[in-house]
Amino acid sequence: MKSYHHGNLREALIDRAIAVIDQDGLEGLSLRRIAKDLGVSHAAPARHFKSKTDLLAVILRDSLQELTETIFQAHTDKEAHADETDNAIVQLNLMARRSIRWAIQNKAKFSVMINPDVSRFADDALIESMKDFSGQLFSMLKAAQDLGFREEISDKALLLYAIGACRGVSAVLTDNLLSSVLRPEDDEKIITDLANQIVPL
Amino acid sequence: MKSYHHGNLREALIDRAIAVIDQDGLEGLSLRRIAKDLGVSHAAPARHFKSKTDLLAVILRDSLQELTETIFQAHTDKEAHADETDNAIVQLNLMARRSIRWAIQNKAKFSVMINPDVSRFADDALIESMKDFSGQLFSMLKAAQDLGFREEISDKALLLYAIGACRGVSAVLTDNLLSSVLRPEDDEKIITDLANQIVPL
DNA sequence: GACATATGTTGTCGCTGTCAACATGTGTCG
DNA sequence: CGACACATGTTGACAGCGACAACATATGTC
Repeated sequence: MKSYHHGNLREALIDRAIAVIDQDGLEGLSLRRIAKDLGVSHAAPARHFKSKTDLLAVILRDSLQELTETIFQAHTDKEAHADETDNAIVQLNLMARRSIRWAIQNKAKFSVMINPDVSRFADDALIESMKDFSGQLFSMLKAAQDLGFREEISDKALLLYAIGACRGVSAVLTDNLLSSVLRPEDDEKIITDLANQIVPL
Repeated sequence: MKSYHHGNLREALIDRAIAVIDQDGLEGLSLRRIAKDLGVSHAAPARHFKSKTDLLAVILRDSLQELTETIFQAHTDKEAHADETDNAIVQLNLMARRSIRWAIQNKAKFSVMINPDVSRFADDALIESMKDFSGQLFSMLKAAQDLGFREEISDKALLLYAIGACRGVSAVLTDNLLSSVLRPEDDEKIITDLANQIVPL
């Protein structure tokens, strides 16, 4: 017999929502559907998310956090094994690769992050998270500029370019319409090529 | 007294849909709402679009067509006034600028174009349009590569980069969350700066 | 003028998000 | 230990939605 309380409904709802989005897109997601999937009543999600928009905002926030950690992960990972003295430009190149790879491997989360209907209702906490992310990247970009990386452009414009280029390239690689026309054969190869265009070594 | 037939309902529905999306986003769009706005019954749109998805697919197709014409417009426009012998690289730079400017000035259409829930159901006609667009851009890119533009990358990867970078940069400039953190002061200035990063002169 | 077709209307269905009212479990303090 | 506050889940209701079927009216063609 099942207990009256689920025990971990909030996390379960988030996980299930991401799974549904992965399979059927944002349009295919409904609170009632994931509630039924988890065996709870249709109004149970309301105890954890005050609206569907709120659930998506939480997923966006979590995803942004996860992406931030992925991009700025410690240099001890395998990819940056060789050289502890990697300069800012090399690090930026690795960051670009990690971000694109993360988007490809987390299509659902990425699609939530870039969906205007989600970010449209961004609350203060979300904006703060975005500021943190931008701030960290900004520091790295300025360090790289000191080493000659894209010196000719203002630092603010460079931040826009870096975020935009990685985001757009990831979007093209995960978009159904575009990839039905331009299907790359080898993901890791194209990730490297594209990252090298964004952050030339 | 109003006539029984609207006379131009199909176009009116498209225009109204774009206006609603501009104001309230894709989430705020419903067939019943725009039908009511236009003073017709809730089922009238079904005579012109077999589903909501179909309406959005039409808007996507129209927008792609409009963007294509905007980007590949005749060289006789003011922007390219000076030099009829502009080479492929200069033309690409202008094209990048036009695409970003178009996205900023047509936020609703752009948001439909990049929405995965719309392109997910792309039909053959749409894929064909995308192939045309990609083909034209591909030719231009190869001509530019012959002149030394980003020679080191494969032409297919370059096409991905070009589309991705312009798309992403435009998305960042039109996204609510991002632009609440990074608000550029002068649109035309930032467009030029970003285009120059994507297609250096 | 008759008839086919295009276009718009009305009614209905199941699904959705949201809310209110209620039920049950959990933890805390006497 | 027991009473009570609170967190969490249920049931029922409502309006809005996309979609479909049946019907009504306008338009064009012979």
